[in-house]
Amino acid sequence: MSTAEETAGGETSAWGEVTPDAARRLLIAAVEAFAERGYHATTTRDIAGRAGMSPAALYIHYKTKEELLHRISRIGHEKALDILRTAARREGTPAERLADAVSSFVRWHAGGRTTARVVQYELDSLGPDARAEILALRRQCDAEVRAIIEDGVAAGDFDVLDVKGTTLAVLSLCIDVARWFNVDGPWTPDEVGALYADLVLRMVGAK
Amino acid sequence: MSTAEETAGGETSAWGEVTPDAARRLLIAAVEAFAERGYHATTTRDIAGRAGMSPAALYIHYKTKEELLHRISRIGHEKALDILRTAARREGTPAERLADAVSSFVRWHAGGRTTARVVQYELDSLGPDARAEILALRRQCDAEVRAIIEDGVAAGDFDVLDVKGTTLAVLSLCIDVARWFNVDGPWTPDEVGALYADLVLRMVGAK
DNA sequence: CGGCTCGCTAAGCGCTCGCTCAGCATCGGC
DNA sequence: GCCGATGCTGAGCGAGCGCTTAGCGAGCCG
Repeated sequence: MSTAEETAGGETSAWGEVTPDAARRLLIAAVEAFAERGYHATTTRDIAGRAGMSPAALYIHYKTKEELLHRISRIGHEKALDILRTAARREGTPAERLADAVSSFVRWHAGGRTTARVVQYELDSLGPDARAEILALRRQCDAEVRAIIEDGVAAGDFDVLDVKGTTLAVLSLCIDVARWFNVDGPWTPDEVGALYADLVLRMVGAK
Repeated sequence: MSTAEETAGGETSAWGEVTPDAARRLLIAAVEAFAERGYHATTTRDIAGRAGMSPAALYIHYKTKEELLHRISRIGHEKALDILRTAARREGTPAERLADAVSSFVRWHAGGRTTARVVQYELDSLGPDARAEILALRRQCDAEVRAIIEDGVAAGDFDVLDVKGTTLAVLSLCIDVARWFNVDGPWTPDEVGALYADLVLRMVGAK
């Protein structure tokens, strides 16, 4: 748990579904290592060492190093999709729902930067089958955001030239937070979330 | 040259400063390989093979594999800085200069996606000294964009809540193009450049 | 034409990688 | 109190890594 604090920010519970305990410790260690050095630069000895185990212990819970990345990526994308879906389907005007989606999505990328980095930037390290599965989740994320923007356009609340392109730009803006956000920097995740919600409302021409 | 077309898009000449010819071929091969598989997943045998040489030939022109990445990163960042500086210092209103900066910066990231990917996403694979040198170039890129936005605010043309944060978001939006842009996708680099210039003018509340 | 330089190759060194396997400690069921 | 299942370790395998070195052939200079 103590090693998980840095990693998961306020979202340690996100890994609660991973059992048994040793498998969860290995997974959290892998998230930290992948985020710090990248998937290919991380060794199985490093992961096992961070989890306080011998290198061989990893292979009791996971078939390969890639399976670890796959599990991390799927759980992370499901969490991201859940965040967007919750915001998209709540009550409120399209502008309120879009602002909610962006600010909570950004808070997740900033606060859980370690996890988000792995989830968003190590996709190409997966094999073809696993990558295809994850890409399907990404398309669902895209669909949720696009639905809000389309609602806003249909209601006359938004003024958008290219719905598809704008949707992509909004998601792109949020995702890139995981690349540059620094815990020791001048902003809290909440502040970045609020700033970005304002910027996105401007991008869609919210009235 | 034929191998360079895919890589550099319309910017093959960007590597013209690298001599002799064998060193340039190795560097272009490295850009392609790093962009496809990432720095750590690329082997020196792969780079040499793409350049039509034996693995040992690499070490006649470069001391280490990391020196290749360092050279690629420095040349790429200098080119990116040049693009932003040219747009920032031309004649015109702040809105015109910002639109020019964003559209040309985005065109570079989309058209030269292979190069841009390496330049923007493999920074952490450099050692501390090389990374520090590159980060200095990045801060200069940031300063150029911020100067345009500050000009617009001072002139009363822009309406911005947080200049520093908005500058970061604008650059972040442009840089992330290198991650998602697909040459076979629905947009040309010019189209993305135009769309993004419009979105950024909305973000700064251009009148 | 002989000899030197320069760009390159074939071979391989030392190392670390992902992963395996035989064996040991622990513990619940009977 | 014994027994098999479970979770883990220590040792190490084969492969592939970054990089080195000895030597070879082409080209220029005298």
